Amino acid sequence: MDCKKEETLRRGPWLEEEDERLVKFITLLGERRWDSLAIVSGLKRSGKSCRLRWMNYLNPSLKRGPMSQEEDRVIFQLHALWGNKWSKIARRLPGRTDNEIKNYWRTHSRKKEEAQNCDKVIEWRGNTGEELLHKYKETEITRTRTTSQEHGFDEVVKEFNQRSMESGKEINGGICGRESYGVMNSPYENRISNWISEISTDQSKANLSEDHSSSSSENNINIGTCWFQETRDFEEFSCSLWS
DNA sequence: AATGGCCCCAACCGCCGTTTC
DNA sequence: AGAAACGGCGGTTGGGGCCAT
Repeated sequence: MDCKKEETLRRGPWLEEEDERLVKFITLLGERRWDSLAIVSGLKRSGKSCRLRWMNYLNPSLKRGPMSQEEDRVIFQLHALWGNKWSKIARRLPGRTDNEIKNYWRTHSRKKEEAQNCDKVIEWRGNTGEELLHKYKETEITRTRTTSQEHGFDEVVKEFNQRSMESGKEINGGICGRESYGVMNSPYENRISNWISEISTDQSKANLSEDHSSSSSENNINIGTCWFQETRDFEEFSCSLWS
């Protein structure tokens, strides 16, 4: 049974049409009950996969483009504070996902580590064994102090917000507009954005034309008709899902 | 132009806590 | 109360793209 189900599930990179379909159904049904949403949408993907695709890529509130210096600093400081708590760190960086931060940290920590090691080699060259041991201990003590005590989270946030204010970036209620970072949208992102706005417009039209005496027939909803033809009693089905 | 190595990141996996029935 | 479903999280992997040779 499960094997048969798994056989039919698609894996690997998402196609543009899959993205489009997913965005449409999330706009209609909301970000919940991912397994059901995956079935209703007709996507041959697991609910988990749908959720991940939305959370890490399609969600319009996501920021694109390279990490800013402020973000970089916050990531490293919070990581020193909390360790690999990527989702926790991500909550402090609006528009960034845990996956993105995790990948970023992995890449850049290696580079920073290498750079630091290089510095140490240069600095320690010419010392005796005793001196090296002493220096190492000193370094470790300083590192522990600066990361865990002096850079508590409140300080980090305060500094981050202050710098953001200075640079004219608005961080209000945890949402930063991508335009505030001067990041241009890719054509694909624009398309996703267009899908969402198209659906929203269509949905409000549909709501207006809908008879409130619950005689809502399929014809009253003219959203993405090509998809609904596949699940003819979609509305009834979706209502039963969320009720 | 071909190729090998490296980097980056999207996607998957497995585990675990929470919610629902 | 307990089983099943769901959702979240951190770790890992695979493939595409870039660059040096």
